[in-house]
Amino acid sequence: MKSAEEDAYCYAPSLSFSLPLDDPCLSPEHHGTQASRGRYYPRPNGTPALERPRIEITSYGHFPEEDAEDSSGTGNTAAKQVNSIVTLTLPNADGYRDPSCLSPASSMSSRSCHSEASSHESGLSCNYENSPQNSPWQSPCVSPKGGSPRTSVSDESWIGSRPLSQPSSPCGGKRKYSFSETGSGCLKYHLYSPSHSPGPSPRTSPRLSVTDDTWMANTNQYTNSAIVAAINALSTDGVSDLGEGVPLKARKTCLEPCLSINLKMEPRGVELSPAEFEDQEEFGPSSRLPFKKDTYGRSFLDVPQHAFTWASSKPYMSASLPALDWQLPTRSGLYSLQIEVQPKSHHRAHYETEGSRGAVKALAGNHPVVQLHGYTESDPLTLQLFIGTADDRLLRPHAFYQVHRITGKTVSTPTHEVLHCSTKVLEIPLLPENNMRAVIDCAGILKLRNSDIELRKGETDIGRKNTRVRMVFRVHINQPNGRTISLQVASSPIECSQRSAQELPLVDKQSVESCCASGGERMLLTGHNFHPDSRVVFVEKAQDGCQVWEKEAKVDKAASSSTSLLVDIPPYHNQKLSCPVVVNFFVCSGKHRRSQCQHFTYLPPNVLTIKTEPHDDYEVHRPCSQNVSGLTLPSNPYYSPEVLPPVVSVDLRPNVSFTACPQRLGGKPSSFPLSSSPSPSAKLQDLSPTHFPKSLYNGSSPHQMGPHQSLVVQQGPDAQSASGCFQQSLLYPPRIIAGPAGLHSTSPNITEEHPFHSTHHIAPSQPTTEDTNQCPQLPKGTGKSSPSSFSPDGGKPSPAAVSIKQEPQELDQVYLDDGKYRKWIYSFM
DNA sequence: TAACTGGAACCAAAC
DNA sequence: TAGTTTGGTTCCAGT
Repeated sequence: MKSAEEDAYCYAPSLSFSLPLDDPCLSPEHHGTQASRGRYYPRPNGTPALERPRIEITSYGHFPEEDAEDSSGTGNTAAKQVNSIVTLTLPNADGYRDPSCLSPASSMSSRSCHSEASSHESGLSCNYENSPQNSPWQSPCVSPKGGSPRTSVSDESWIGSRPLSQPSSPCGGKRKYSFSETGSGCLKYHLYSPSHSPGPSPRTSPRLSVTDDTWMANTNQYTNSAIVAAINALSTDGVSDLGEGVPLKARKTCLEPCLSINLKMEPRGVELSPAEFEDQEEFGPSSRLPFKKDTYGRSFLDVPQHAFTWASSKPYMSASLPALDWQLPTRSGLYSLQIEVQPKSHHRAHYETEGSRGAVKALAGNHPVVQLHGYTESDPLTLQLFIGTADDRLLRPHAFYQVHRITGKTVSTPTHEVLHCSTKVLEIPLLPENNMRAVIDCAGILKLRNSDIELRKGETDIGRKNTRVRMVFRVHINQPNGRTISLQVASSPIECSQRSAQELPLVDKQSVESCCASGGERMLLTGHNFHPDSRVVFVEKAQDGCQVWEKEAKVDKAASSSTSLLVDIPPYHNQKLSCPVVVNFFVCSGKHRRSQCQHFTYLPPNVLTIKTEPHDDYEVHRPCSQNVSGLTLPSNPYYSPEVLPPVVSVDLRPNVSFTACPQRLGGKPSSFPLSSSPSPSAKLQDLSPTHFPKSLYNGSSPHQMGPHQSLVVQQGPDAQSASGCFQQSLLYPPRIIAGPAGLHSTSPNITEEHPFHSTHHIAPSQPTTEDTNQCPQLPKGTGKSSPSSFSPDGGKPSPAAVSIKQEPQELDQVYLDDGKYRKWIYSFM
């Protein structure tokens, strides 16, 4: 017998909503979690809830295939079996923030417009069902059937439509900007703004800014976000139980309507008008044109020279996908998305005024390879690729870089290029005959001019020195029950600047991640741009960012080269450590050329640490998508924070279950029952030893953790004020309070596969005495355990208390200081 | 010929 | 404020 919760997952809700629109400019403090403050969730502070827009979610027990275009929501729903109707009260209008009210200190202030767009897009992309008819944006902000405004916008015109300057190349550059171009690059996109003209305005960028005039549209977007989150609660195989929380994406960060634009249409391609498209659908699959009608944007065209036809992919539509700045897990259940071959650490991006600089390559001269493991179906899937950030913040689309589709004889991989909000997304087939493996020889990187992006309304990121990116891969796996599992993996960072790539030393690997405080071990650094006079400097910073310790490591020049440095690890200044301390080190070549900071952990005697920090920040920025000390997350990539139980129980034995925590912003801790039981669907099935990072177990079996250790993460006591998971983490650093039976953390983030991502930004609100006195300089993340650190008795940790150490740090400092990473160390005391 | 690649000139911002 | 440094952008030339 299915539980009510399970039932909820299987329902495809249709939504209708209304909004009071009397207060377009909203106070920032309401931004965020209030999305979850529906009628079911009174404000924690007791503030009486005002009249709020409501979402009525009608769940149906089946998924009508082809009534997607019933955007009015009034179509044939009457004929459907209505299982339940839930009314969700949206946050009051003041829960929404007009861009004019943006606060630089807000969680989104540092986000790029891309991010905003993508966040916004989440409001348009979270119908998590196969059936597009359930798309939330069918409602108010979406044109009725057949009336979806589609505008032809070329790739170039999109670029050109960016708000400001056009290329001023004396010779006009190699690319021309034509706002009206609709030639072969003719694009179609959906405008969700009801006020938008379907025709492309010369200055109408897909990255539209919100003004008072456009607030209505944004209100709808916001509503979409809320709806989306609600749908997530119903449609993912996550924990979404309306009884536990209203799944609302409580953060509105997009300033413009989300657009899904298909780019780079092939010459032979066929475009359908929305009506035509629907007509096609009405004739059923057999009538479908050989493009992936039901995929991203629903009107992609296949690359002609390849046998693969996009129509063969399992259907999903862009509108049903999570926003690009959503943090998704790398694995879920049996599925695991992995980068088999990482891209090179350097790839010079090309400007629009330049010709392509080719595809991103791997170190050996080949190309990156991505593979989906655990997928045994015969249906092809679509791998999505976009360019993401590589800094210390949440992984999100990079504002200054876009993926560039490479075509030509040398490219073996067929691709689609689509525009998801303002972010180009490359779609690559994952074919069972290729073992769900894709060679990424089709993706270059385009650099957008800083001035163009920075001057864009709402943009807060700066481009200068913001030249590192990651390739972000996503795959969406439809389940037989109608759910979709989405996985994401990000590559190692790629330096895209010519100058930096040529000049700055870069550390690719370090042979040793930690050692005892006395130092003395030798560490081999491999990378690039090392010089004979390169120095390796270990530094430690205090909580206020002030450097409190610096020690230059001795470099064995005889054993070093331009790509490697052999150094003696200097002793830590305090030989009486009681807990691991993570410091930074960097390679310094010359006066100003420093590498990114790397992390190194000094260990006290007899302290067992668990890896919490990957080598490079790219893993750090696999937000909520990676391993948490080797623990995999449940197959709930679309958890909405509000509906996720804060309690995660992790049994470190293989094949144990475990529930996830919110991965999205906007979590509402108060709505989390502290001891809610995990959803059956949230069970983690695979925790086999191979899924534990070697640094955690150092090749040993996870059983070394003990036969039955568990990790329980509990919600912080009063994190309501935080605007989401992310901000919650700022307020409530995780604390693991564990006994022999397991680990216990007060942070919900630990429940994520990659919890440290957000915890990196934590400011300690509840420092323990130990934290403050014993370890004022809490570990900064890396914390890759050395073998010796794991267990003094042969790998079996003593059943002692486990604590997570964390360094208090100002958020903005975290943002501003390169090389800052999350600061978690699990130590077995 | 087009795509790709490496280098460098030029310029502006930052220092 | 002027000089220097640094980094972004554009252009050129070779493969």
